[in-house]
Amino acid sequence: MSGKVTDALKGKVKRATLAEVASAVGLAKPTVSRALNDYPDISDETKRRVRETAEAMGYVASSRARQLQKGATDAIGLVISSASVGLQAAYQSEFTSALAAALDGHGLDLLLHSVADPVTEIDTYNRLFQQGKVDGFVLMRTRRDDERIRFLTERGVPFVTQGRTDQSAEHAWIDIDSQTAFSDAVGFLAAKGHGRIAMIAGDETIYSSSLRIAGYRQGLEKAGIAFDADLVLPGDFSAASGRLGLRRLVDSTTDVTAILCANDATAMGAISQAVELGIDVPKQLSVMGYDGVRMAEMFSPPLTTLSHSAAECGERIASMIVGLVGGDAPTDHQILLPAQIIERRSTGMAANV
Amino acid sequence: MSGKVTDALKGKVKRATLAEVASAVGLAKPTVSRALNDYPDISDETKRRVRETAEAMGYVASSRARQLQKGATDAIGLVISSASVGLQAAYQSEFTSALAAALDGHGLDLLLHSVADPVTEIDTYNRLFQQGKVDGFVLMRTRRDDERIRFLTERGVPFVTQGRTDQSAEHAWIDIDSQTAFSDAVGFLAAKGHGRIAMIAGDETIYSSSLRIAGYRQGLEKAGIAFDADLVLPGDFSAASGRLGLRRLVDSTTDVTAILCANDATAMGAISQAVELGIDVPKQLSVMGYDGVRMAEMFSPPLTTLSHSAAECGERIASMIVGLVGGDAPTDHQILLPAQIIERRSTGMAANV
DNA sequence: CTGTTAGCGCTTTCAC
DNA sequence: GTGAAAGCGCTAACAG
Repeated sequence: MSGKVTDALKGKVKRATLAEVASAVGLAKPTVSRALNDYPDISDETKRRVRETAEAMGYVASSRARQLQKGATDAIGLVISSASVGLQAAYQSEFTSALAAALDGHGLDLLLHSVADPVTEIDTYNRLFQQGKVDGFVLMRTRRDDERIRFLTERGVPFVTQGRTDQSAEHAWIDIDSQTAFSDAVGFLAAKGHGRIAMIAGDETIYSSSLRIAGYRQGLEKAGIAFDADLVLPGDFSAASGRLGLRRLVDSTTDVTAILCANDATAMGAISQAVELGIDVPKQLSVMGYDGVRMAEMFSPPLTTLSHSAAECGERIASMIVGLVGGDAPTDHQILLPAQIIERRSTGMAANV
Repeated sequence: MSGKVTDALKGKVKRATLAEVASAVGLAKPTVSRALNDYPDISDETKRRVRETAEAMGYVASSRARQLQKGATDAIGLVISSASVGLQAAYQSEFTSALAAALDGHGLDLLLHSVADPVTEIDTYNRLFQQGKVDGFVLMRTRRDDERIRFLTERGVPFVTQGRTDQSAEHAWIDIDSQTAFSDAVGFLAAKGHGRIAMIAGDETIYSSSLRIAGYRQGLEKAGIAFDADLVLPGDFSAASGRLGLRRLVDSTTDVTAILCANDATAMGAISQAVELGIDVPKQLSVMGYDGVRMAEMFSPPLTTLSHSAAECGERIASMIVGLVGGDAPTDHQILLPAQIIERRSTGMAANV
């Protein structure tokens, strides 16, 4: 366990400190500090000299010390639930990368935490913030009535949610207009002659799931198709739930010709199950997803989906959180982004039943 | 942009400090500190009292201050290249989550950084460490001759790589024995009567890609099958490269009946392309992947693959990095883990050609 | 323009 | 067992 310690490695690497640079240039610490931070009240000549020696000494300011002094961390926390890994993994991973990149652009770090037990989740948020490890949070997978939001709001902790909640009026959020998207999707399918359109829903506890269903109903209404509760199957954003949903649909001998899925993973699951049962997609059955993950394009058949940009979402969130940490009112940061239909080959004209 | 500032929110949340707790209990700061950290030289009675009031006051030690004092951050950095997002996204995301969870178990945070331009990559590692934001790193996707490794080693920065390199002898690493795995895979396919087995390789710059090819060759030799360079197609771990590879194979009218892919994404791409070309998998063509990503199970047909556990890998890395930061010699931490064949339905007996 | 003095919140000496 | 003093490396506030 302990191992022989190579002396060269054990000793922490010697990092130059402000004081050392200061004495090297023959100036006082604060002067050097201000020169390095480009304060206007330092002569250009001094700045140049200071920068040169600092550079030469390989000096990099300790963010630990700076943080302590400034009271900020320049890090944002993202807490993911390890329970959800692999389910909506594709989207989550695209989003996380985009977010990390975007935050980086604003000089912020992303602190990633994984929590196994949902019960300790709030605790994690609390600890992370109290310890001063992060200046704020980004929340994913918001629930209709989300405890985390109440908790953070009460304490005045800056945060942005990706997804609305019942308390949306009072916090900063960004969301995709999935309701409109699903309504449009139904219209899109109806225009292809589909009259019996099923939906495999997402995890009930996530608010967005209900919005997607609402959009589905709205789309049916617009298209003049009667809503049939039997055509809405439960799901949880996983591919497995897509497979299961499809089987149920087949078993129940409904004359469904198209299925709208809560996300791409579910759609891929549904398609793979359909194919295994000898159902041709899209000839006999059209399937549509949501999210527009990269993988969807490579699926067979390539998935028709409602796409929105994880990159843009990350970018926006980064700006929002910067604003919030800077003191903006949460209500100044609420954005609804559209999704757009990407037609590929998992959907087609309705088969004549 | 600026927004009206709600006063209640602008002011940073008041956090209790050590000094406050101390004066509340009527003891000195150091005493309270030691009590909270369970030092043996503090009376149980005092500890109890201190803990009670600290709890009551909602006191949580500022890790910023503690870090400054102790010289450590308790955070590990993971730098991902935004260029690779979506390619090997599935595995990367599973691994990242697993790592975050495992580090958490050791009281470490994961600092995720995304770098767009590979040129600035080294710079990012340097800055992160110099600034004192992380105590060490985990590196993914190691290259045969990896500049990052030379850089970090020279400076004595603790790090663990996921994957070997040419310099493996001198650094801490964990890796999957992909060579043996691919050799086994060839044996597995040969046993099913396949005599013409192709391979769609991974990104050449990644060391592991060459090991996978070496395993493939080794397997052929064991099975008594002649190696044919035309059957090794270039790829880059993406589904797209799987599609492309398959098309090339079909065009070149080789009589291939089985394809081994560098990873699951490539395999899924190859299968989807095959299906589109009217090739039945597995009846006419067997396809096998590597990694054992969750999604593979839900694919159609479910993917036969070489599986290894991202969770175990994360867990091991976490222990390793803890050891390294504690002063262990890097060479004490080198682990090779096996992969195992998971037979599903993308492979079958060779068709009679 | 630059230097001096303080202090962020904690932990580690070292006395008592 | 507990307290007093010092300092981690930086920046803000005030002098000069």
